[in-house]
Amino acid sequence: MEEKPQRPGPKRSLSATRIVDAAMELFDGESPSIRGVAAHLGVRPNTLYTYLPDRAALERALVDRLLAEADPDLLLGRKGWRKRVEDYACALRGVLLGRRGAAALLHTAPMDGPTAALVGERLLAIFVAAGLAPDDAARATYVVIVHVLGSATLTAADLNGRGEEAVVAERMAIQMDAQYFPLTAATWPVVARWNTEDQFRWSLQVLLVGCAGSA
Amino acid sequence: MEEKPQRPGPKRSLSATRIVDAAMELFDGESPSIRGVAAHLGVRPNTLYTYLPDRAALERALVDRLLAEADPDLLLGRKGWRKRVEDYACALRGVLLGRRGAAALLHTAPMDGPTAALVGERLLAIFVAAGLAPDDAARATYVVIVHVLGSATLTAADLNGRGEEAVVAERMAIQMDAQYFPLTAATWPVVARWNTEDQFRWSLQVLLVGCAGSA
DNA sequence: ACCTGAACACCGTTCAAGT
DNA sequence: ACCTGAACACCGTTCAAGT
Repeated sequence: MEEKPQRPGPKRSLSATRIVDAAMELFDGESPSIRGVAAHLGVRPNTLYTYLPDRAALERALVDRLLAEADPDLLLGRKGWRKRVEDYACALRGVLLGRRGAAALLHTAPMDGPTAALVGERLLAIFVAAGLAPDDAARATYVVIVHVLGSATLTAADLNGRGEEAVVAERMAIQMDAQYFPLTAATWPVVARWNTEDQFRWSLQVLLVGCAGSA
Repeated sequence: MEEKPQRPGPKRSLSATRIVDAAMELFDGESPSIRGVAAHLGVRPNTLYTYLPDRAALERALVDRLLAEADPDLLLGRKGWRKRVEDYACALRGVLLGRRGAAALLHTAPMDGPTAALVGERLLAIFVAAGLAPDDAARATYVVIVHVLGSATLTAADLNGRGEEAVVAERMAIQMDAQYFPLTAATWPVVARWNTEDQFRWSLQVLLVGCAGSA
């Protein structure tokens, strides 16, 4: 587990990048703690303050890593524009659900990193190419971002580390009172699947159609 | 600040309700802590465990209170269906932005309380009355919920206790590099207003149109 | 320049004890 | 039945000190 140090130097050679690397492996439901990351690196907690001003800085770096890991290049290429948005959105959803606590992190701090800017610009370009006026493209971009992050966070809270089908099964077992909640009871097979990937894709289609209709 | 005790009895007469009451006044950026609520009630932290199993239970109770405070009756009445959805959505947004840390809380635990069920049922009824098939109404309901919670949480993180216009002004001062991010730079007056109520209303309209189009 | 020891002011939670 | 004291295992962060 220990890398061979490249140069003799001090015991370990730390850096902000290596700290964020370590933190990326420590999602377990909470976002990685300063003390947890330090322990993982075999170092005292306060050591990290040589490289990071505070915990918020660590979290902002993690947000950017997560956005990048979903591969913003999926927004490029010559597939249809809806398909490209859907591909990146699903990839990001996958990344956020794959690391417990990651989704909540995206809602914690403003996304002002370089990858966020890149993703925003590419979504804008897609909507402009699709025929939206630039200002409407900007608004549409926000709608997509909100939906992806919002649904990923709700879904992550619901999954809580379990598999999608386990959660659906659990929800299907719930009996809604058909007297007080007739429609909820009647549509329960759909409601029980709210936090699934097919609902996610359905929502995205609706969003994109709605946005395109504003052209 | 101290209420006169109604009956002599013990020093204070606590209850889950009174604990949640107290917690509702303690939103300050984090969701209220067990220790903070106990201090506010003039009691030791572990006292609360007589009434609540754990912190998660406190948070679930708070979620339900917040949903109720936005007044689900706004979803009833004889206004147009889009208007009713928009009214409740804006009211909920207001409640969540009015208490710092409230928005993030809604994303923390699954919303399984009575008010959540009531809001869900009424949204379903609205979409069915608007002509959607029940299953599509269920999916549309989820789209609306995700959007309201998602945008409120992003906005709350951005506001961080400040006023809407202060944030817009701050963002307007940012200079995006027009070479790398031409569309972002060109639409900055809109992007800077992403977390405002007018963007919120625009998004909702797009959503509802998209959902209605799926009828 | 880089890391640590010790401390401070916090958390949620448990358990045995008091009244 | 209701509340507390004391403790446990955690947090983020600061600051003076060591190498």
